[in-house]
Amino acid sequence: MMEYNFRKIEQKWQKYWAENKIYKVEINDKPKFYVLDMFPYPSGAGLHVGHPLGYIASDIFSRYKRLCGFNVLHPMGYDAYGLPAEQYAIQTGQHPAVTTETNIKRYREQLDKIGFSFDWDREVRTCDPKYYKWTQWAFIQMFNSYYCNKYQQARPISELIEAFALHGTCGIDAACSKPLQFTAEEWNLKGEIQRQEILLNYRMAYLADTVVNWCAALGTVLANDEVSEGLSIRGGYPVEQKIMKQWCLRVSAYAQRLLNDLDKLDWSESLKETQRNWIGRSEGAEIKFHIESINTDLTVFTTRADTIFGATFMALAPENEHADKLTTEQQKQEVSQYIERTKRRTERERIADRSVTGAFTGSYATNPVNGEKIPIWISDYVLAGYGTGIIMAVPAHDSRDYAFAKHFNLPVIPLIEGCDVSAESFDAKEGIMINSGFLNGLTVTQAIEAAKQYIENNNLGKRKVNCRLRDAIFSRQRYWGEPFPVYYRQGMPYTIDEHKLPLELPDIDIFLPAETGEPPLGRAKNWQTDEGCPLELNTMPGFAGSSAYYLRYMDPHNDKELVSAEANKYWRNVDLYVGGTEHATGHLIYSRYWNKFLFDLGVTVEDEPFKKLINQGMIQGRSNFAYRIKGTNKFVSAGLKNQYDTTAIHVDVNIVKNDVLDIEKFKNWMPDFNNAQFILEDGKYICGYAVEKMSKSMYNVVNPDVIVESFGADTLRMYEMFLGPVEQSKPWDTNGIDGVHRFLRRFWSLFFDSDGNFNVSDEKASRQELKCLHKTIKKIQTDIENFSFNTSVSAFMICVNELMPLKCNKREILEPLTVILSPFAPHIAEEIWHLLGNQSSICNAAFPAYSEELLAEHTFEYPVSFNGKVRFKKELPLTFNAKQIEEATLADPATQKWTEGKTPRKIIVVTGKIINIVT
RNA sequence: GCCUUGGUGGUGGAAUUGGUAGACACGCGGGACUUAAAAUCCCGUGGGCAGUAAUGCCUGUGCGGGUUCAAGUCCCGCCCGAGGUACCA
Repeated sequence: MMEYNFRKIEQKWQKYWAENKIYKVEINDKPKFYVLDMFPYPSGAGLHVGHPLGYIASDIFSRYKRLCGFNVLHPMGYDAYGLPAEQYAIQTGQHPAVTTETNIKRYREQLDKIGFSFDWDREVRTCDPKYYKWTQWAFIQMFNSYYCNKYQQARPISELIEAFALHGTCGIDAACSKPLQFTAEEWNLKGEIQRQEILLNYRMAYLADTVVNWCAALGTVLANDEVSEGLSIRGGYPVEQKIMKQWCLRVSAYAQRLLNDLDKLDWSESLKETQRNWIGRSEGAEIKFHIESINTDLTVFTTRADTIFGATFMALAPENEHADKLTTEQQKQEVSQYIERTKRRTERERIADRSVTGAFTGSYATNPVNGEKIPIWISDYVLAGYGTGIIMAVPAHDSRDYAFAKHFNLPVIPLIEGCDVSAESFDAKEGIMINSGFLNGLTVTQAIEAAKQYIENNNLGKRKVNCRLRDAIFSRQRYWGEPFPVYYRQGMPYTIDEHKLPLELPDIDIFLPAETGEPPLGRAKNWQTDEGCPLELNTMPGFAGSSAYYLRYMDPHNDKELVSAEANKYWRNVDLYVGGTEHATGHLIYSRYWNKFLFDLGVTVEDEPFKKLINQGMIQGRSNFAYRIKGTNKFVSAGLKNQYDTTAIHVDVNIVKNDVLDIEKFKNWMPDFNNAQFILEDGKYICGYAVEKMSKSMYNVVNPDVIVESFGADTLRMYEMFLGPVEQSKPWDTNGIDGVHRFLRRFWSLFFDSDGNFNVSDEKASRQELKCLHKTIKKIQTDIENFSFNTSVSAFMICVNELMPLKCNKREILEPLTVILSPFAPHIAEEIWHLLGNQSSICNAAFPAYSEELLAEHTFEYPVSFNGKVRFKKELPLTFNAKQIEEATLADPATQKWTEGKTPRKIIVVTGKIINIVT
């Protein structure tokens, strides 16, 4: 019997694929299909067995689509800029470019062993100047654009300049940082610097003083999605709020479109919901409250305009610019102390300690609907960055206002009939209004509308939609990132000439910030334009390079354009995107924004980048434990550990099989255990286990290379799919892998006779064999399309289990079977495909069609007995539904016999058994 | 708190979307081959009861109700887990 020599087979075909560029794609007249994986950041640790999960799934899908006649674009590249390489550089002095290169090489080796169908000629690296030229180019386009709210579109800033010269801000409805008003005369009188300053207020990419998340440990600012609960996502260092001059992208201008277009995407509901929450649209109103003492209006934002009669105080964020002038002489000390105190607190402390604090300014505001005077307070529960940074507080119907009012003894006025506010606020938006003047008697929903109407009619404010989504902070005080194509003249930023791109990242040898406190680029020599203007010292953040990489794959070698119109028109956008859910509020928002911006410019033909998205689950580690009896070097098997006082010790999972410890290997594993003793059960040492994160320190890392070495890439691929649904997170457990490996060996053996000769006959297949094949084709096809790969693998196993006893070696059956297996196990399929006498690669084969007729066909014998349940003499069809049976049985008068005089209305039959007869 | 998901044997997981619950695989038990082991192959395997037996019966998808000839699946009310998110006014 010829052995299934997977090592030889896999090496052979991987070489063949690479040498003949089998997976190279070009534009042709076939329909296109674009399958994309989120490209990896090549970390120093290499790939563990969890990383390729998504790549395997997308590879199966790509190969399948190719068999179905699509021209499939399936590229891969590297997200090569990033913090870890730079941190490593700071510690070792090793240039990040060097470590990145090494890591990429290692990644590539590991990936190549798994047999992917990537077109490596299209590889991109974000740190490659030929690539980041287009990241910089896009930035320049953003700098030179503004967002027109009227057309809901980005437009050239030159339009705005023209308009200013003709009409000033009159008639302009543009997204901006701060509303401005000036006339054409005023504009025309302004100097260059003033004009540039004004334009920054409108540019899509702009420089501004903003409150940023400053991470001192990393020495850089972070975007909102890079921070969680006051700590940096990378490293978990504390983050504080600070005002700094930073480059920002006006992502918020696109909030509404980003929200609306979610509806047309084929993404999971939970992911769309996460994005909706992140965008955080809320409809409400801005209402002006007059402050007599300083003769100004303060504007608050509220979604509950209906509760305005219950506003018993007003509160400002401590950072609010009006805080100072509102504070009376007597209150000055208290207020400034309070503001100082909140300033010192980090974001994290604020989250940890939510006790009610605040200070009274001494001033009063006038409630515009009833003329009441209400005190103005300052409190850190009001956020500077949301709404106007000022709220009208309605303690009766907002729990935070309620807590504040109770603490400082401020009045609580209930506004909804029958609600009890003695112990807590009534936050629900239901009930009938009371104590509310003209709103009395209305329901809350009606009152919200009526109040907004009233406010607008009386010029007390206006309707307003607010979003939580803020502009993206785009500067990083780091070295290992894209340089900004920006220089400064008289302190104002200008972009360099597009034709001079890329602006290459200069070499430096120390990667710490410069002594002057400037970012690392401050150390670069001659970091200036030819005219001697200083260049920007910040670099771009990680998401810059990953925001449009899917476009670059369409036309990766084009040095004239990001992507040619021809390539873009053909490939359009990504049909299937596979990646982790951790990018929900980062990359997946920025990419959508970036794409929409390029769409507005006419660079892309589709306004959404990723049509369908699959989030693959994480593969966790499955750790094993040995139990050492305290104070000894004696280990007790898991089943007996309760009889002793033990400590659990992580054991390397690679020396454990089916939770049975290999004692010899264990003794050699670490010097400490050389003379360890063991208390066994049934002659074995059984380990305990737990599901944890896959990490070196838990000794539960399984390396794909090791699996490929001992079982082969095809087994690895199929086993990863067999483990469970792709979307689901699950622990890796090497134990079950034998089953899949056994399947491949059985499949292999179908093609060989007992003497080990390749033996496939051209005989006609039997009906049974054909049924088995067609059933499998149908199942595999629907499963792949539903991304249900675990059940696909089962279907193959069932098929082989059925064919084995029949000793089926017929080409008519086995050849199509090989084709449908090829997306899953491409190496073995390719080998057999060639053994069958085919010349070109199996990926050029066609996915076989199944015959619905063959599967639907069924023959009946009438029941032999009936007493509640009926059995049929003969085997019934493989699949049919109740409806088919109902029709079939009723069509024959013989069926009426068994119901003793009554005519059956409905006969329900399930896979050969009558379940019920309704008369 | 809110949003999104899940809850099925010893384990990973199936179930044509309302139709024999537990496919397939692991593990376990038994057997064949072998001097032996590995590999391979065959049989059994949710729980319980009855029977020499083929087999039959009861019970069973987190808990409690409901709709239906029929519920893991639909409806109402709970419990638990996972993920996201939050002084967002």
